[in-house]
Amino acid sequence: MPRVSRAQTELNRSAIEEASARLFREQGLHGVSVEALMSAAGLTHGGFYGHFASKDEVAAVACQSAFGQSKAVWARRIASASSPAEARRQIAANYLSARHMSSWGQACPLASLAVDVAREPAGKPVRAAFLAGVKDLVEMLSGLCTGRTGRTARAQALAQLATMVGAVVLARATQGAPLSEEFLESARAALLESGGEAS
Amino acid sequence: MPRVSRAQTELNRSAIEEASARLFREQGLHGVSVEALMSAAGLTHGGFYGHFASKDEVAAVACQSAFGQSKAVWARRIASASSPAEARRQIAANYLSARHMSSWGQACPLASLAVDVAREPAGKPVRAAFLAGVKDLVEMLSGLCTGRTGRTARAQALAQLATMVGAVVLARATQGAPLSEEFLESARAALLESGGEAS
DNA sequence: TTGCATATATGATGATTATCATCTATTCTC
DNA sequence: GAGAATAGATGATAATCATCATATATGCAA
Repeated sequence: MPRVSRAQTELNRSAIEEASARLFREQGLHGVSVEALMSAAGLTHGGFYGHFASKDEVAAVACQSAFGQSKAVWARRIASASSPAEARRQIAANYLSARHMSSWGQACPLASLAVDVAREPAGKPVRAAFLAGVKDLVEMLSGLCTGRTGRTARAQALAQLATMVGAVVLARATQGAPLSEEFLESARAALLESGGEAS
Repeated sequence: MPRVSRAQTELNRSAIEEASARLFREQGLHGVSVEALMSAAGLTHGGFYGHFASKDEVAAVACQSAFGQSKAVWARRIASASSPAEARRQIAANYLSARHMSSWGQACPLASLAVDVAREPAGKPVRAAFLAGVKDLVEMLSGLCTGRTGRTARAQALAQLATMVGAVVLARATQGAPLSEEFLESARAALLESGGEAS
């Protein structure tokens, strides 16, 4: 079987990257084996180390890739919205939707990976990738905030992000119970109704 | 060595329970081995199955125990506060403190275990334990909320909980960067200043 | 077309894991 | 105090894991 064309090699690497970005979000950084990553990419486990130096490295790449997807989604919403305030509302509404909550593999890495990343020791490459991703999303959201209630736009964005992430995390942990949808609904109420400037 | 007095057996079980409640929060449900639990409790791995039927079962017990600790802390704050609003402020201020954020093992299980629990399949006992714990904390917090901004007290409590959990989770994931403290600070601003009724 | 470089597959390694069986010494019960 | 029940230690099991060494067959350069 082996030796594949240059183009195919590149495709294979992308497939590993995409599978990792999905599986790590779904099952956690320690819930997926190298074997599982490769098999999800349609390959056998041995070739892995031709593409990445370690599991830690692919975790960082996958994290970056996941943030890239989220940033693209946000950018599309911002571009198509009629105003910054409207874009902010649409981002929040989507984030707090049942669909986003239950779609782990494509969802925001903040809600899927933050706790896993937080448990990783300081030097691990995935931490740097995660930090860069958070910063980008914070920047994007800050640009949409007005800071009406006496807070800065950035502080408002950070608090809104916290509310969104917390609501999704709690809704997922209680999925199956009515409480799950209540978390999403209450966060929507806090962020979308009543002016939208709250937290 | 073996055979230990009844009283000591009970102490041993408690020690396993306490070690589990701490270690699962620190390292995640899949980050701790039975061997590690037992050794943290000062025992060897073999005796484990005399106390618990499975690792899943001890996870549920540990979860319950962790929520018990948190409920006790909240109850103490409520009892000593001068008013419900003041109790709510104190709970939020403590939750969003750097100390609580960086103390995994004693901290609120919502911020430590929610994502791990959410990834567990529906039938696992730890999910039921977690759900019961969330409900209790939601009840406690709802009783302190006023629902001023047109929302119900319960909705206000749910949104506040989401903000607190999200802020701690994000602060932990970015620990070491200035952004970490910014998350806590912004959430404090949203929940404590500006009237406190926000989200 | 020839031959080499190399991407992937196969397989091995040693570590770690959850769980269980058995052994033993001591504590309870009578 | 004697015997039985049992808590916990020792050790085994089979599974899973990350990582690496080697084999192989094919793409690519000449």
